[in-house]
Amino acid sequence: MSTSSELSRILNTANVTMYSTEPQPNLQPLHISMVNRAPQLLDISFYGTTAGPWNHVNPQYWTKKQVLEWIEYHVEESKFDASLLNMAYCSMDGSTLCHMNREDFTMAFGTLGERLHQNLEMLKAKHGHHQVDDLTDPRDLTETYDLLNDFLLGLPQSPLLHDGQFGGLLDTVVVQPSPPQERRDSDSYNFLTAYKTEIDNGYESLPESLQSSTGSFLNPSSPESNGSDSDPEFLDMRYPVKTKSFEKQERGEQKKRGRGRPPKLSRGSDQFTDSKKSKHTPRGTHLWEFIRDILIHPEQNQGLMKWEDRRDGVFKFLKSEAVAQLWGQKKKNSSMTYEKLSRAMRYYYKRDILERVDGRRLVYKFGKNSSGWKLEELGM
DNA sequence: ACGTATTTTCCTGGTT
DNA sequence: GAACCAGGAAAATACG
Repeated sequence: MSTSSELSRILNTANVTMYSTEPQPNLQPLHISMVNRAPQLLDISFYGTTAGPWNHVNPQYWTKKQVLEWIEYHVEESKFDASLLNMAYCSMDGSTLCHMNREDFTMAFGTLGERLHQNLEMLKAKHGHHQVDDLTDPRDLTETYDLLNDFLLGLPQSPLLHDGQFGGLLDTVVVQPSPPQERRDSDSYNFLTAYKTEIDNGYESLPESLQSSTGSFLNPSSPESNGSDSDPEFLDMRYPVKTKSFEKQERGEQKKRGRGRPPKLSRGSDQFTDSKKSKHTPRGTHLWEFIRDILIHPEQNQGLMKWEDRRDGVFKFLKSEAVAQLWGQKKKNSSMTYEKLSRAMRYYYKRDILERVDGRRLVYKFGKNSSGWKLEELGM
């Protein structure tokens, strides 16, 4: 009990610190509650004494969470006194970590530094440590990875989690009908507000018409279709912060929109988005890269997509609408659908970023102008 | 300010 | 009939 719980406490604190660095006063309770909701992900007990998923990922691509898990693992293994850890050094991502030399490690982690350094070097070698510059911006990769992580963390606790069963988790997930444009200005966590397990909300009996053809992931209705009612109660009991953006929703009025992307809503209306935006999206966050990043994190994508032919770059959408929602979240566009996402995918054929795969639904193939997905490129 | 690249949105029509 | 697929058209947005 002692070491593990102490560690969990410390690392939990680190998590809270880590995710509340953004000036988002209204959102802080949300972040904290998220961490509290799924602490198992960071608990030693969750992984036992074996290495976590980070073990299978090139350290260069580790998220902050994975770095933390990695440190946690070594603290436990070496019976290092966790209270000596300087948490300031526990919130870097893999890319930053990989730029540290031996001295940096000793400075940052004291006597644990040597061990961490050695292990990291070993892992780098194991994963054929590439200069990521020849792939894409690692920040995008970790960003997508984080998105997937948040996707999981955002799921309310369910017995499945306690059983340590991640597989099939998404099968219990419900997407609420797509909200109207007003939500465009909401923060990046709005995706999470759209999810809830059946177990949690008793939504087992939603109309079958909403079922995706490929699984039990429920479709959000398209913006035009005015799908079945969302339940405002369930939306907000967990994320009260979101209430504002949702309460304005008036279903029922179905006005036709013009072609093209709708104009952005009032610039100054959302300080959070704006401040975030000012950094502006780094290059490389293209759709195909986003898709690729989901695919190369199979341990994290939880059945959203899968490789049909890993070597040839043939892949398939398993939860098409879920991926679209995730893409929408990334682009701060809550009305993204697979229909629209797939249109963008089809534009890639012309540019040889994707190749056509005839006759197979939801199946695509990376083309010669895509990169970063091949095993060799990933040092595997 | 303008042009380009990359979506996003909408739509019609075809296929599974 | 629902879910996809194909692409044209037009508009939005980021970026140089």
